[in-house]
Amino acid sequence: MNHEDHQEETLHVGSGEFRMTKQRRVVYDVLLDQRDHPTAQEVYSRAKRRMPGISLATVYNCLDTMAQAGVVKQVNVARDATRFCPNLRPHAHFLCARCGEVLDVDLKPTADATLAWAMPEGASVEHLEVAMRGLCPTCASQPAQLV
Amino acid sequence: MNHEDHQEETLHVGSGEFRMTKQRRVVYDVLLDQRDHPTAQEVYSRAKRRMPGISLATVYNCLDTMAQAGVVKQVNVARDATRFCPNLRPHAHFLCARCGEVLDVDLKPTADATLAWAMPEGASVEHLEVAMRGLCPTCASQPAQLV
DNA sequence: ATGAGATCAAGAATTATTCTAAATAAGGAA
DNA sequence: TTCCTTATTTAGAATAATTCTTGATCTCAT
Ligand SMILES: [Mn+2]
Ligand SMILES: [Mn+2]
Ligand SMILES: [Zn+2]
Ligand SMILES: [Zn+2]
Repeated sequence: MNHEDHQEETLHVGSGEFRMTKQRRVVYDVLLDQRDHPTAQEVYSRAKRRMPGISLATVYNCLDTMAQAGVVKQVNVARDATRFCPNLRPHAHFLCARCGEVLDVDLKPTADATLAWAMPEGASVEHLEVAMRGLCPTCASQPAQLV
Repeated sequence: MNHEDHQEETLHVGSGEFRMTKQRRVVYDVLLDQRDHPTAQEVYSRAKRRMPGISLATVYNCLDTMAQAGVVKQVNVARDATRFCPNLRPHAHFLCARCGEVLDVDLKPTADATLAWAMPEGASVEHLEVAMRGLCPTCASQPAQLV
């Protein structure tokens, strides 16, 4: 008794498959628990609280593995460091110029995001990434910049 | 006679203004002459052919100045180096996964690119950047990967 | 011509990310 | 179990894009 359970589940998700190791579990939970689109560095900070020995390289590896497998999404907003997101619905990202928050913006139920664009005839779109910048509802309702 | 004309025009465009110096002229012409969304490094290579003494730092400075002034646009596609584009119309960018070409995709005349998205109530969008990945018309019509 | 401020140039510094190589852990077969 | 093969983790070096620093040079208006 008291033998540790070293059984790891193998997940088959999206395109790839991967083993859900302890480190990957921690990294994934970090993303699930606070959905604010952290960078790899930020994920590393949070992961260390749960697993002090985890390394930054491993965090990068885990994020990359899960991105490959389609379990998390990489989010590129402007030139900043890549952010990560466990929201698998088709969605865009909104960066608030004032408070820095990154919000998910869902695709409307029946909408087609490419419809507004004059796609070249014969092109096939595999992937679409939309980044918006502006003022989030909270900041937009604020009086003015007191700074 | 034979006195060089050192008069520089001051351009007022978009948000800012700036002097059109020799270096900035060269950098801008590079963008106008080949509209393939080159990176800063690529702009530097091309600029050196016209002005051998120009420095990479200056190319970065020029691109930044003109981007600030709104004369050129910075284009972020995936994690690659920033690309630059003198097309001021509202447009998206399409990266061909096969040949690497970056194409402009115009916004349809009356279309609103945010329409497909369920924007949070009260948010104001100042800026929107759309990056698409897929196969360009040429590559899409190709038989199959012979590699 | 002169002085203030803008611009340029060279190289150092920064930062995110990837790579390398060695140690460790996991899963399967015997 | 024990042994073997392979996947994963780790620390640190390497890379690459970009920014910063500093001094030289240029421009424009006196
Ligand atoms: Mn998201
Ligand atoms: Mn363009
Ligand atoms: Zn905000
Ligand atoms: Zn192509």
